[in-house]
Amino acid sequence: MPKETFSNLPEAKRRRIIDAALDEFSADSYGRASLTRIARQAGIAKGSMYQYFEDKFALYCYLFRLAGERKLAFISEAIQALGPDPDFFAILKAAIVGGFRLAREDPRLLALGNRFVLDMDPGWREKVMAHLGIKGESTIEEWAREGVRRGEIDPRIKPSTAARLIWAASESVGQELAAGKLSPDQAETEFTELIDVLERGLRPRSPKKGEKNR
Amino acid sequence: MPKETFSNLPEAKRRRIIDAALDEFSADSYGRASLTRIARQAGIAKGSMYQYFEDKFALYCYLFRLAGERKLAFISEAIQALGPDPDFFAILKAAIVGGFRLAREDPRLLALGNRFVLDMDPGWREKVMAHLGIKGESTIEEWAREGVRRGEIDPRIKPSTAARLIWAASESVGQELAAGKLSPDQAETEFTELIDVLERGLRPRSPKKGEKNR
Amino acid sequence: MPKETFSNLPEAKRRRIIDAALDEFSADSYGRASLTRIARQAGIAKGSMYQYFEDKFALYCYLFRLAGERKLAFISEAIQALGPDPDFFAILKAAIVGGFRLAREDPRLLALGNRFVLDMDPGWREKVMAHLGIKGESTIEEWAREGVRRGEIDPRIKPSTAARLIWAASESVGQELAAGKLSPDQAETEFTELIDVLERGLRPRSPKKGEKNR
Amino acid sequence: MPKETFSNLPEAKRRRIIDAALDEFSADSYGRASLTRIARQAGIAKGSMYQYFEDKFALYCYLFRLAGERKLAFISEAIQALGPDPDFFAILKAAIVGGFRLAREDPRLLALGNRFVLDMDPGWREKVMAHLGIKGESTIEEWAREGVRRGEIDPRIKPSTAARLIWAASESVGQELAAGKLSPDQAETEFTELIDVLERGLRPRSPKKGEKNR
DNA sequence: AATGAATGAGAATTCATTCAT
DNA sequence: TATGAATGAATTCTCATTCAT
Repeated sequence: MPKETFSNLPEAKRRRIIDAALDEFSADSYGRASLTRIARQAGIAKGSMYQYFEDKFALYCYLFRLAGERKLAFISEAIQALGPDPDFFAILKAAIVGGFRLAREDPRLLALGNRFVLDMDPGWREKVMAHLGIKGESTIEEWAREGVRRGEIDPRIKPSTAARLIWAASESVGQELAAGKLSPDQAETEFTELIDVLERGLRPRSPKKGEKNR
Repeated sequence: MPKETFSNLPEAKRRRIIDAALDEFSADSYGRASLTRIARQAGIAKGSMYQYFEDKFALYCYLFRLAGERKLAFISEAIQALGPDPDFFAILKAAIVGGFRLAREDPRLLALGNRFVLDMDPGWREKVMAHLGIKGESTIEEWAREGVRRGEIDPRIKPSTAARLIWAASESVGQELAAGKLSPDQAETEFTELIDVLERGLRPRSPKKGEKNR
Repeated sequence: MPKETFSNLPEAKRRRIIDAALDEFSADSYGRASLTRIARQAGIAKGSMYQYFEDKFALYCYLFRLAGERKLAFISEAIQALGPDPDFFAILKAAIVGGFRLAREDPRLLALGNRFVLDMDPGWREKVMAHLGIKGESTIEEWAREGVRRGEIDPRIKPSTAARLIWAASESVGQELAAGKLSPDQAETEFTELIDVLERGLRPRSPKKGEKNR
Repeated sequence: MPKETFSNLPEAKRRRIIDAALDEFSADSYGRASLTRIARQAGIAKGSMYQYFEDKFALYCYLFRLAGERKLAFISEAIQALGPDPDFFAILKAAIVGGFRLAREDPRLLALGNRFVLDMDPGWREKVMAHLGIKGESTIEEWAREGVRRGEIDPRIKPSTAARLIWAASESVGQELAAGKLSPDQAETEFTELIDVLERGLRPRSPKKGEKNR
């Protein structure tokens, strides 16, 4: 999404721009974020921004993808760290709680993601998602499908239902984390409690001797 | 919240204004909604808006309260229709699914409420909430506390945890309903599936003969 | 300047209007004073103002004349109270200090007069003055001419010069009185000191035997 | 006070803007002066004004300081031209009459200063004065104190009284000069007559042998 | 490639005045 | 005569974007 010129920029300058933009976009809604302020804070000419990015929107998308990539990195790392053949709920906890750790690296990245859900034109949201090929709930749904197959989730529950619940729970805590109402540690605890309840709801009932469901 | 002038307006005109404002505020964030556009669409002079409402904020509050009242009406009705002494989960389903019915009357009313939850200007939400004296998640938490007392919810689960889960699930479906991605019927079905899982997770395990939980 | 309708108004209502208008015009510049606010505070319909006065300007003129008349009354009274055949400086002190007493009756009247000098379009000022046939410096000039004739003022000094000095001194103190920086008593003291110096400057030098000035 | 952009402007354009602004601010009160009008008259885009100045207030301050600096230059020059060790009244005449010469350069500069003295929004004057670090009457008072010390002013007269009289006289003539009712030459003559009278009032009575004052 | 000045549309809001009832 | 709703022009200020250098 950035133009080639941006890639050719000296690292330091590129960093300054990203930093300034992160500050601005994470602090205020997309609509109220101001390119003027970003340029000023980054110490470059306002006009130069248009040398690097098509327009405000393109800059935003770039940051958003950046945030996504970092988050994904955290999540992947957390999942890698699991033992072999982890069960569905273990993956989940690892992934989401791992994602929360992004807040420790740079809260603005998390905030950016949350702002996105929040104040983007409903239409734009999809435009961006499409534009970036982003996952989210759907990944969880895949995991859930796998979980059912392995007997870790009650087969009568649709994977999409499981995914929605988990996603919603994660968003709920994530919002408060990004808003600073919860510390990363608190968020982790909070989410664990949620997932425990969900686990009770999603796991098949003890398949003890010859039990028939329903 | 509106000035007296607004109440004295001929029904048709008032309707036009409310309609235009709903269109604007439900389609876009508060920040980007434009009084100018609203006035134009309603076919009245820009200045007249200020005869009816103190300012942009007052207009927004009026609509928001409107939406809240209608939603509450639906919810109340749904709860009234329950038999005597309904259990926690019955109340929940009734209330939330009842609330979804607002979308049948006017999807924009629902959308307005959802936008609100989304808009997260620091302190802004509180400002509106305060201005209107409104509840939300906290009501569910009270219900949950009562549910625990009655033995309908596992006592080891914090009411706030239960409330958060339910609220998150409801928001998740509500968002899609408001966005028109789900029909009211689909939303109802969808939410029922979610709540069923949650119920399994929240209810105490059958306290039948000498069973031990976990 | 007011329309007939205004004169026909019940005393109480008329009073309310004058009061509200005085509040507004004395508190803020003519430009920023708002008919809307005046009408609201007086408890009458905004449109009614136009039944009583041609427009904002006419209302202002009416108040201004009112203030002038009250001030004149104080001045006249003060002059009447002088013994017979008073000397020029006695008249002056009486008149101006008398004028200051207006502040005791209603500071807003004094403030109105001062605002007038202050923020009226240069052009308007004369328009109003003409419109009302007002005196001021010119009256003092007449007194000064008389003072010269009687030998109370050095004949080499032009009456206009004397008048300008006195007027300027009076305005200087009057401004601060109206602004509330000086109490009526302080203003009186302050002005007395000024006039004493002026007296020394204006009176003929002691006409002792055969003296030649300069 | 202006932004850098303004300084970088081609002289001609800068001149056009200053000119337009001077016209506007010298002709009308700060409140009624309109940036829109200024921009239009200067032939630049409305938005450009904000490239040059923070806001309306900053523009005003800039002009005001300009006027002040020019005036000070004239005054200084006039004072320099005095012989060594000039007496109080010589300084005064030089200073004030010197200040009047500003009107020859640009009457609007003088008018601007006078408008300022007139505008009396509560606290507004202080705001500007503070913003610019400016003196005024107080300088004269200092001179007067010095004059007393040197025996050029009757010690029974308070310096503040002397200052007020002189300031008032100067303002009186200055106003008419700025309004164009007096030519610079007339103003000079006029003020000289005033100051002569004041001198007679302020100077100690000839301290010749055994004389008794009053 | 970089600059930064210029632009003009658009935002919220205010207000004197008119006019139909 | 009294009302008060309606109007529209005016206000200050912001911003993304363009363009000449």
